[in-house]
Amino acid sequence: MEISSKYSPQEVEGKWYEHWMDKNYFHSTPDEREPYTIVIPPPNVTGVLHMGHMMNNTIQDILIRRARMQGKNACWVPGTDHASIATEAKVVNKLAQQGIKKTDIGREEFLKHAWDWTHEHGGIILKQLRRLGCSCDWERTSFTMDDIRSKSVIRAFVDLYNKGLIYRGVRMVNWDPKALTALSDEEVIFKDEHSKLFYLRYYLHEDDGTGATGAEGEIIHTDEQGHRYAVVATTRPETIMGDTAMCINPADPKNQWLRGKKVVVPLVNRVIPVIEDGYVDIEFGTGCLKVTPAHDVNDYMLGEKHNLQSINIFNDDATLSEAAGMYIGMSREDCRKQIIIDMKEAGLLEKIEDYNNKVGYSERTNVPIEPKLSMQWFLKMEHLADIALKPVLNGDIKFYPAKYVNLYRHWLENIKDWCISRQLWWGHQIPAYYLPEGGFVVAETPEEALKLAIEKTGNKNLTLKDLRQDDDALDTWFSSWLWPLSLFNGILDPDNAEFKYYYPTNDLITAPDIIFFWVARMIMAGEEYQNEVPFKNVYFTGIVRDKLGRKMSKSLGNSPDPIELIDKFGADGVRMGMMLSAPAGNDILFDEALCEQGRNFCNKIWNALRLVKGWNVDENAAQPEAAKMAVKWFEARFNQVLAETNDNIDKYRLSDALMGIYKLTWDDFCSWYLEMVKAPQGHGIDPVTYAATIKFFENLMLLLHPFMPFITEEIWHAIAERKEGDDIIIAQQPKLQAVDEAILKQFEFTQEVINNVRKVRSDKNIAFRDAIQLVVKGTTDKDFDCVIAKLCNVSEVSYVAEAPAGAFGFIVGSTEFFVPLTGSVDVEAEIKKLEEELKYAQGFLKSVEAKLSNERFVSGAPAAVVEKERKKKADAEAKIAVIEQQLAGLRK
RNA sequence: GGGAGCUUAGCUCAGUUGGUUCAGAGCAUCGCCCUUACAAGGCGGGGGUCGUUGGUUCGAGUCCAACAGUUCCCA
Repeated sequence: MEISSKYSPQEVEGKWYEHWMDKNYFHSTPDEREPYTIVIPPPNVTGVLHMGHMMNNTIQDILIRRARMQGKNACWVPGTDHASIATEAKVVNKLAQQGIKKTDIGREEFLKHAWDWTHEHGGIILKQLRRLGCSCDWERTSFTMDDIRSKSVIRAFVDLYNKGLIYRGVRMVNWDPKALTALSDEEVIFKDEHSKLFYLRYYLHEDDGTGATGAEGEIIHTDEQGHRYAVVATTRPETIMGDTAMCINPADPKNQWLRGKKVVVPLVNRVIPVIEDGYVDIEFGTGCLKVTPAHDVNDYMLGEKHNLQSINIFNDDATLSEAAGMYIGMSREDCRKQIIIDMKEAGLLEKIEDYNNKVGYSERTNVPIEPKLSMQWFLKMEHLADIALKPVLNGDIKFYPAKYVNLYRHWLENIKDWCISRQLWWGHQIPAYYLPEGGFVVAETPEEALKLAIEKTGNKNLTLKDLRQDDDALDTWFSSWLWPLSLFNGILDPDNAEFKYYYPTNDLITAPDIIFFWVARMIMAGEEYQNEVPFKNVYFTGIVRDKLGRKMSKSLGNSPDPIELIDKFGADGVRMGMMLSAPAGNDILFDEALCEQGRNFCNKIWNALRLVKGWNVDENAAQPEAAKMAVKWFEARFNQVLAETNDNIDKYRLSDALMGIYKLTWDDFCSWYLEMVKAPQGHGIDPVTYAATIKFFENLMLLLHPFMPFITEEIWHAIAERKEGDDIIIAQQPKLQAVDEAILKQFEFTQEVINNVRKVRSDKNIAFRDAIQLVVKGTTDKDFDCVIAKLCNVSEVSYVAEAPAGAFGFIVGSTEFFVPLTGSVDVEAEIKKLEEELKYAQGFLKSVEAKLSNERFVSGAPAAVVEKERKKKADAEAKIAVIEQQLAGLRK
């Protein structure tokens, strides 16, 4: 059968994925084997596959497939999360296109639309992962809002409330005026912004002219009419309607004269007191701070401390509210422009300066956050941070790379309470029920809530209709943090057999940007509910960037479509492309060229298959000496790389592991081994060599399978007859054998000889088909002479006592080799070449001698090191002697 | 403003406890080659005083300090 010289993944990948599914190889049930468990970081239900997912899931699949091939019971649980803000925003937009507002149709109707959306778009990513070859246990696919997960979330909420860890309170929160919901601190992204610093005049109220101290540095502003005023610098002049005080630092000499005074808010004409607090930065602006407790976190704290009024001047969508009294209905941005115009006209604007500051934006909607006072639910973090820190610091959980431990610790040691309520409908509705006469109860179901309500109020006439459930939903991460527990139903039924078997999971693979959102909180939940870590190792992937180092984003359009990549290079090619430049934690500068390298590698393997498949086995042929040596050597080499590979993977150095396998396959197997064992043209191969070659090929495929699952399965079946069910996906990894170090050393020497002969051929333009002779001076190890003869087309390797005349020479170690070539040897050039070698060797010797003649080195360094230097010296001296002798011969 | 990391060949990166093999790999590049598995290939070659300066040490890419550049996290 004619096999194409190009490997075509399209014809192979779908076929094997279907086969694996038919055989149910991905499914796991508890048994007596050691479990190996990964839970997928659930992708957003609204999302489509992007390069970050490709990276992340390739790594998970590598680890899962390897575990399966180590005889472990491998279980990779897939699923998605409901992404409340993102999904709700999409559904709201969709409805808006039909002219429908969510408040018009009500919660119940809205949720129907949201579920429709989810059913329609929810599975896309998971389907795409199949193209990548991911061996997830699809029967276990879960969703953060399915029945078990939802009940788990509610139970955890009630439990934490009853433990006193959840409370409700008015606090300054990060308000997203587009999504109309509070956000946690982690969902706010600070961006540098070129803005302005506005200097506003706050005139003294009923100025009696007193207060001036005459102290050094005092600054008193007076206008043309002689009226005194203070100057406040602010980036947000539109908030002045909410000003309820002005604050100075009691130690600020500039503003001593303002102590105890009252000032008038410009334009607004509200009279506000001047308060004093050490919080104010004397150096910033004028040292006078306008205090707007309802719209700034720090001002809020000042307001609390000094008992100031809070005036909320914004509506929920950040337009000016009735309470502002002016500019009502205007947006924040328009208001700022208008207020500056009005101030200028009123002569209340002192000056404007350029200013760079950082402004918080919503991670989800990308609009500026508005600090807002509102009633929210919070989870107390002190206790949870405490229990989550320990396992990471004491090594029960290991981070790869370890540098993230510092980041993790810093966050947990400076943690703030977690705002867990969101003013959204899509998500888990908070199980708090308000009573008609005030107060509330928290319970898992309305019925239980009623029971509690009756107990609490003593009013036996209460009915379900009297209770009003809290409108808000929980933060999506409040369900994600339970993921490793809730996937195995460990919250509702902690004694169930599956949970006991699979939990704790082994490895978590995730991006570092959700270390706080998710990783830390899962550890909290694991410790709180099981008193045990949720996973043992956390592998932080890099963030996938384009080759210029920019983050991949829709707006830049710099992200390739993963499915198109797979179409172009094959899933195996793309997987290799992802892995090659992806050491843990380093950002990945993605370049299609890497996938191309992966594709080329597939092609190389494919052609090795074509070669081996093309061989005829001659049952009567004896094994040639060269083939015998080749088999011995490759056996040793394979085991050497196998040991390195195991070590690399154990340390999560997956790209190093893959590179090792790549070189073993391409260089050692294809370029060296196969060339050594090839039968001469027209001859069959002997059965011993053939069997060994098939075995080696199989071993290579076993080693490579976790990284490149499709082509390895294809080769596995192409290279030998297989019984039903003899598939590489469930085959076991080769067992490590002792490594024959001696033969590896011998072969390294041989390779150097061969390279030198090839260089002579290349330099002198001798075609390979023209046989040459190789002369060795003295005696040396002859085991691999047959190999040298074969690979260099040497007709005869001969041994002599004296260097032949008219030959090109080279030295390996301290053995001299010559290629005799009649009539064409340029003696001068040979001398020059040797002189350069001599110079280098002498310089080297000198540096070694310098070390050895240093008393402090000889006495201070370990004996082994000194011994090494002595050996270096002896080797160099031997080499110099050989070169000098050759030179003398040439100069005769 | 506070903290952490990074800087090694044209590019992307290894370099574990300082000591031949420590100056490496892959890709790219250059020369020769359609040698019947593979031109998505074969064979061969070139390329870095390890960011700068100082220090510790018999010995520094590796440890320390300062500086420069760069990235990230937090406020």
